[in-house]
Amino acid sequence: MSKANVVTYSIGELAKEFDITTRSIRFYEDQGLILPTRNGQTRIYNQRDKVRLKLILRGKRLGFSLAETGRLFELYDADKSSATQLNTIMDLIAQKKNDLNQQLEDIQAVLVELTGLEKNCKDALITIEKK
Amino acid sequence: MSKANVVTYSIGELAKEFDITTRSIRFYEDQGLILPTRNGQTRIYNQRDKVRLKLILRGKRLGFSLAETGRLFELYDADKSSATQLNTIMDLIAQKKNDLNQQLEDIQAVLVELTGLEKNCKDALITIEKK
DNA sequence: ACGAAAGTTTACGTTTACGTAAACTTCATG
DNA sequence: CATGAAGTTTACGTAAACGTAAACTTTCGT
Repeated sequence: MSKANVVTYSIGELAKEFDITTRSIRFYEDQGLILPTRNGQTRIYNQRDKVRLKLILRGKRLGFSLAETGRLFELYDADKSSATQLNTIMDLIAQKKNDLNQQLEDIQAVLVELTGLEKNCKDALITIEKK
Repeated sequence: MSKANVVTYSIGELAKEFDITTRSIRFYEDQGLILPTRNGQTRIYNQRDKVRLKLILRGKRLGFSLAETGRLFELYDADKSSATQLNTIMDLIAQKKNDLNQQLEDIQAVLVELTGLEKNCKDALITIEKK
């Protein structure tokens, strides 16, 4: 009785929870990012599918394309028995980490600028109100 | 003679420097993000235009749409004489900062995961090589 | 049992951010 | 002065990520 009482979700539940449309969820499946099982026609999502959805949405917030996110999934699922495979994977990871560090810098730069502009506005507001 | 010797660029120069096509640069102008002056037909870009281009590309790396980047430009250029205007701007800035902080978190999370996966691979590689 | 709600497939429409091509004009230069 | 490089406009094409709609089937609450 180890697999008893497995948590599952309907497409509607997930759509509501993540505030996306069912259309999107089916589309992600179409692109091979999620692989729900079926109960007849109806899609059934498990915990893993839900986590993947979460990751997909996080990827989107970071500007990843679905294909990119898919490639990340492949990295996780990849066969870790071949040394050359492992090296390829590690190269890809290093590349991704580079990109992300660049993004970190970019974001921090924009944050600094926005904070500057914010202060700028604050000062202007104070000056106006003094009159 | 204060404006003598102003630095300018041709569309080709900028394209080469930023490694984008001239098509893209013209498109950004079409969307109102850059406003080069003209020498007859020919576009002439100054320092400000170049900075904007840089900002556009940074925005793209962050997943900003051109429209979004355009709105940020407007914030910078906006009239800072009206108090209500200033408050509106500051709200927008606060919103953007929120988004960016969310992105920061997202990136850091992914970086942590990738680093974990990386270690994972490293270990697997060592295990393989031991044999 | 039956109507509303939720799910399914199929397919065409839409937006964003350019690519690509055609058909000129302008300018430097061998 | 012709020719090739760089620039210009206009316009149609394209990929990604869904939206929207039609036309059905399945499921659930009363």
